[in-house]
Amino acid sequence: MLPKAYEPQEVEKKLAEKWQNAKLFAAKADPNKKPFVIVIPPPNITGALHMGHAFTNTLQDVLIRSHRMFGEDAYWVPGTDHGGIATQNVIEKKLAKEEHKTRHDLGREKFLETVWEWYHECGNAIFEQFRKMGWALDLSDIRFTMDEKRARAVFECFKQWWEKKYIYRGKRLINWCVRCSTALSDIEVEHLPENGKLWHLRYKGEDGSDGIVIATTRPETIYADAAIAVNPKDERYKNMVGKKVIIPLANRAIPIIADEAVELEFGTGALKITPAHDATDYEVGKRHNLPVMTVINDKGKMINCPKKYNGMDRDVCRKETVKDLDAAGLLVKEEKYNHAVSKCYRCGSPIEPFMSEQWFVKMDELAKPVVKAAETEALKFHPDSWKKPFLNWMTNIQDWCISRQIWWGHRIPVWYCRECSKKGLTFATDQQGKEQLTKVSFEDGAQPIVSFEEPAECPHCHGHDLVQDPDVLDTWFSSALWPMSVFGWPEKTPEMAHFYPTSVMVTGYEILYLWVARMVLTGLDFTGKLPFKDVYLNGIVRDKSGQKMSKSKGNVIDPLDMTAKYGTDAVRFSLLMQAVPSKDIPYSEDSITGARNFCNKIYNASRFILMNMEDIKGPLAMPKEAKELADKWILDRYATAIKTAREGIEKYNLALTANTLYHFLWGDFCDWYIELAKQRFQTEEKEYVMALCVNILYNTLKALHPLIPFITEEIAASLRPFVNEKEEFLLNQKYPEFDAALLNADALKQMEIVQGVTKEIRTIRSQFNVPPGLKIKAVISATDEQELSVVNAQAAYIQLMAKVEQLQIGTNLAKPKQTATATFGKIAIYIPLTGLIDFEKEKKRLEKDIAAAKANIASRQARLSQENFIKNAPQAQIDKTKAELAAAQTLLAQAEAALADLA
RNA sequence: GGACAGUUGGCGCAGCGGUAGCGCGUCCGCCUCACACGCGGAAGGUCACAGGUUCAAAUCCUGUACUGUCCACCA
Repeated sequence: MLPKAYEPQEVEKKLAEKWQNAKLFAAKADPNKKPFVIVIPPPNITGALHMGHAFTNTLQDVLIRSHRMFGEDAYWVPGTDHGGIATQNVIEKKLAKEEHKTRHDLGREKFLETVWEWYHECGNAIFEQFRKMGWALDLSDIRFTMDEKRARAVFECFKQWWEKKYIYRGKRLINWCVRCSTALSDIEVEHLPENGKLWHLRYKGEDGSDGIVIATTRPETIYADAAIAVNPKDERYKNMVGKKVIIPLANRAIPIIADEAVELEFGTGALKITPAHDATDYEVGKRHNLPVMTVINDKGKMINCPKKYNGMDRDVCRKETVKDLDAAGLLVKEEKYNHAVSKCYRCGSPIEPFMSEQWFVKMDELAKPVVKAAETEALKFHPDSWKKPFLNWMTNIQDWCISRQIWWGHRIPVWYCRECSKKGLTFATDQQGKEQLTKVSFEDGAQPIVSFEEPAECPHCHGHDLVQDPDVLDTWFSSALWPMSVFGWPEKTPEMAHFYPTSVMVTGYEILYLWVARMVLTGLDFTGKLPFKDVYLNGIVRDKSGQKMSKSKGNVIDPLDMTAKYGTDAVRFSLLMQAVPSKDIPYSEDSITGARNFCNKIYNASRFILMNMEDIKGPLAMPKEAKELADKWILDRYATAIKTAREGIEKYNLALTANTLYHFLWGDFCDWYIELAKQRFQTEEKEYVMALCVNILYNTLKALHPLIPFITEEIAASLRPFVNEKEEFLLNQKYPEFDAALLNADALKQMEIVQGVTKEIRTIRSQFNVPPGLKIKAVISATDEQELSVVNAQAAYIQLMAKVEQLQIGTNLAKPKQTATATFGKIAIYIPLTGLIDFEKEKKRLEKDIAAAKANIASRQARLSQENFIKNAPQAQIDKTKAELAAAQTLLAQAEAALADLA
């Protein structure tokens, strides 16, 4: 005998291995089939996968498995991302913790070796998780954004964009992360609210006057001030424009200028202009030809400022400056100020606007076709509410800073001749005593040679002393090429020809600009084709109270813990039940129990059917005919469920698919059909009923397989002999087709009556505490001919489901004494319960019925008496309202009679 | 400052023109020979607020409030 409860662990382990060994998920590239392709958003190799990965990948897995079962050439391309800064940070932390070393202690080469070792370790852990989750990824064919083929793609893109002059070198104010010691692109900066302070500082006049008071959040940058700006319309300062004031503590004179960028209302209306350390100020400075002075270096230390502060940390200097200003009587006011501060998206430390020469990609030309694709909806978002923000971002796009001053990543494929570029190259000796190129300046004469490998010689002087640019590319540069590079682009591979463009991109909305936008851009630029036509944006998995999960908050749920405890299918299904496009999902361990219970329900229903198959030989085909009401009804419900399940998949509404199948299997199939079928197991109809049961169950398992692959595969294996299926894996079988011929509105209506009457009787049983084992009598009096005939014909169902021993059915039957009364439609139900009835309770019940009926009658009558309703509403609506009125009137009459009888 | 989304029973959500559904929780009764990870039943909602369109509005429109997200150079 099988155990009572489903135990997923063994089953999942076995099947996960079996699927991989059978190469079930490998690329087929079948030219006769329509391809359905998803490239996985490659997880960073920064550690174990979290709930967000579990969610987005499960969605993709469902789509892939479904389309495979729809008969398409479905292929899900697996891979991981080297994750630039994020990964380098992880390794640096690890080094610090385990060996108390920095990356400089190791040197560039040794450090990179360490990261590669980590990649193999961490990568394997990730693939193991892929396998455990049952994701249909071929683990013997993994791509990595830093492997040889992907590196070729990166180079090709760089070269082409260089030749088209999209890639250029420029000196400008960029976002600098002091902690990660690298430049960042604009979208890698987060603007987070912070409880800061606003300091009002006095700049005395050069002529000894009181001068002007400015407001700033960054007093440590006063040493780099180039001017004070006021709005030209500002009457307060009109006559001060052109005069000079003295920077406090620095004792340097700067002019007061007028510029539109200054807000009249903010602070004092006077703004200090610090071109080197603020983006707005930089623009103002350019307009007024102001000098650019840098007082904070790339390490976040003060430079070029009064001696006292030189070498200080920028935040220490801030405190000291404020203290000294206060002492000098130049600190006018200090107020609390809540504002947004720019932070590094990888480490959270404050971003420093920093003057620096970097590599950029010019975006305006590249963006144009992307905008067009989104506007014409050749590129479609799900949900489409993302179209507008996407277009807004694309049309306001800034040039993309692609160089990073870190070690881990694709090295910029540019070389310099030490002779010809001499003046533009700065070298330093690292801790290993090796000379390293640390800084490249095109302004000072560095001449680039774009090449994948070290060029044999300098094209200018034929010298052989060449060095590579020290920077690496933004990690998103290689990600941007992912939908092409996974298929071997720029090579003209068969995979590229067959699988590109892909079908849908499934990912979180938080990387829509960082990643999705750039994939579309590269795809259109290099292939002229969109890399995918659909973008399905999934939500974020949050904790129970809607907070983002994070280690520091301690509210992280580890998917592997959950799968170990409840089974992978349960975890998957719990996520899918809430999978509405773009919607964040609150998640906790409680979310899983319902899904786990469902899996158990499937298991037990199957176990029950298998038990009853023991004396049946051989396969049973799906019966061609429905014999009785229950059969007609369940086939209708089944057909509808399959139709809706498919629609859910096609419309990316997997919550719809999950919920539909859940309720069909549990609510309809188990609670009603199997319960009704039980009595037929003792008759010669058994084989017929079992044929229906086993085929409906098997097909429902198929429909569920994309969502919960393990349990369905396991049970299907036991059922297979009975449904004459030879194929071993559900994935290779056909998804059930919707069959409109199975629809049966009449059966649906009849069954509704059976269920309604049954429920009324059950309620009475429950309310009067009739013991479950006690069979009762019931009198059913129906006035409507149709209803009467249904009750007459299906009396056996009602007797079975409501546990009624004697059922008396007729028209206008008198209410027996001492009964409980209920009404369904126009059907009166009397349950004689001599000795069991609690009169007070029954009175209350009836009074409640009466009140409800009265309210119903009033509202329907009101509506029917409206001339406009009769005139304008469709006939069906009028008929329906009339029927509802009649039913309510019947209920009222019956309840009132019963109440009178009670007294 | 701009844009978008949400506001439905205790909690989490679905519904998106014909007077409310689901899961969890709560309460009551059941170890009914597949399942107590179960079965049956009950309680619980003026669908944020105010206008409007319509015969009819949770559902469409406008505005308000609150919540959240994204974008944006008010120091």
